[in-house]
Amino acid sequence: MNDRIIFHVDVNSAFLSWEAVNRLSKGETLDLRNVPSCVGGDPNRRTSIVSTKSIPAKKYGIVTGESVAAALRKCPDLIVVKPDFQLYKKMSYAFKSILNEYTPLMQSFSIDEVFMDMSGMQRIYPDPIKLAHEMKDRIRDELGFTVNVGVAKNKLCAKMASDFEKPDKVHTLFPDEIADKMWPLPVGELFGCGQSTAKKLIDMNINTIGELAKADGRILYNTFGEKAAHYLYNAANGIDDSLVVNEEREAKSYSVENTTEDDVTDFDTVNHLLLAEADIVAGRLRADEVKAFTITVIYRTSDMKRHSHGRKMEYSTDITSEIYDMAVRLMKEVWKGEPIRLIGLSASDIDTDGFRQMSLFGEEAKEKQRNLDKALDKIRSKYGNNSVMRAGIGVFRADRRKND
DNA sequence: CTCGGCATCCTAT
DNA sequence: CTAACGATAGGATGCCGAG
Repeated sequence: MNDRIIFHVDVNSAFLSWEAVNRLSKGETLDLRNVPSCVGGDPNRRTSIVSTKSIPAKKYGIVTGESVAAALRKCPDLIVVKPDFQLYKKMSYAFKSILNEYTPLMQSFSIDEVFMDMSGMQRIYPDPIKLAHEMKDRIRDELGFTVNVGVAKNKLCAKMASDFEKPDKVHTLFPDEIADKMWPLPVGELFGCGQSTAKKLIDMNINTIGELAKADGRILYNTFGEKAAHYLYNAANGIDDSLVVNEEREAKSYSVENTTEDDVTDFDTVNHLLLAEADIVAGRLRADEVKAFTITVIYRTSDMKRHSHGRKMEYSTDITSEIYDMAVRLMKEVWKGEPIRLIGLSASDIDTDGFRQMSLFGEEAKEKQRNLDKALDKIRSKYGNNSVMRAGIGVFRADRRKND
């Protein structure tokens, strides 16, 4: 356990790098990485945000997560490209395939991040650091984008190390380097220490990871509770026993949210959105051959507060109309018509057995299809064919920059 | 007292 | 004019009521 060697590989500015590579391969001469640019939502939508930015864009003070409109104010020449998840999936697969040649024990942590367990490979690869360089150079030369590699004895330290100086770098974070390389960092840089925890720690005059590593355990316990206190203390000391696991876990929930361009106050619009969302969620349940017992509606009022209301049903379902009906009922129970800017729908309490059981009843499948068709017809007749398409384009962050 | 259900909070990409 | 800004998911926690 103590002799493990773990790599964490992280694509530098993933979405933007991938867009740049794709455009160059199509004969474009402009490399998006060399000009102010970003991947973001539709600039005409007030709600779209910057997902990934180029280094020149960063020099204008553009930060990940800010609105595209604000970014354009800072830099009117900013090139904003829409996310293309099909492309990202291909790029992700390509770089993970290369890494997979070096070890079978790999864990996809996200679309652009991978943990690799390189323990016990000294015979094949005597020098892990040299190997890390080789992998990163291969990806750069064969695929055209750069990655950072963190090399350490556990996942946490490997992850922290890959976040050090970028791009195109290999960093180590071995036990004897923790004090020098990790302890001087602000607490908020520690993986698992988000905004809320960081604020509380700073209020306690714990400002760096090193100070957290030496903090009084009882005080941490009182503020954060057992689990979090334990995690924070261990993490700050570079202790992490979690394993690199390559099985894909089954999803525990399926959810969709839509932020609306304008605040919504009427049930018609809400119902329309809920129906589209129910169809998406139900479709994903069916695609995975599972059903859900619990349906929850989520809405965000114009003061940015999130509210939720859910209920566990007697039976699990994957039928659009059933999910829709429950969602409408739930919404009616809590929403009094205050202006809302987001409406979401979540299916949880997943029943992996329900689908199999269903095949025992011959009628069930037909009934399901009928209900589904009914629901689809309902939208199409009322709002036109396009209304069944996904509303809005989701943009999630490929990179996390807490500190810029 | 414990457990299930529910709402909210926190963190991550 | 105090904050501003998305989508999706997992885990923790606190409360409440039932057994």
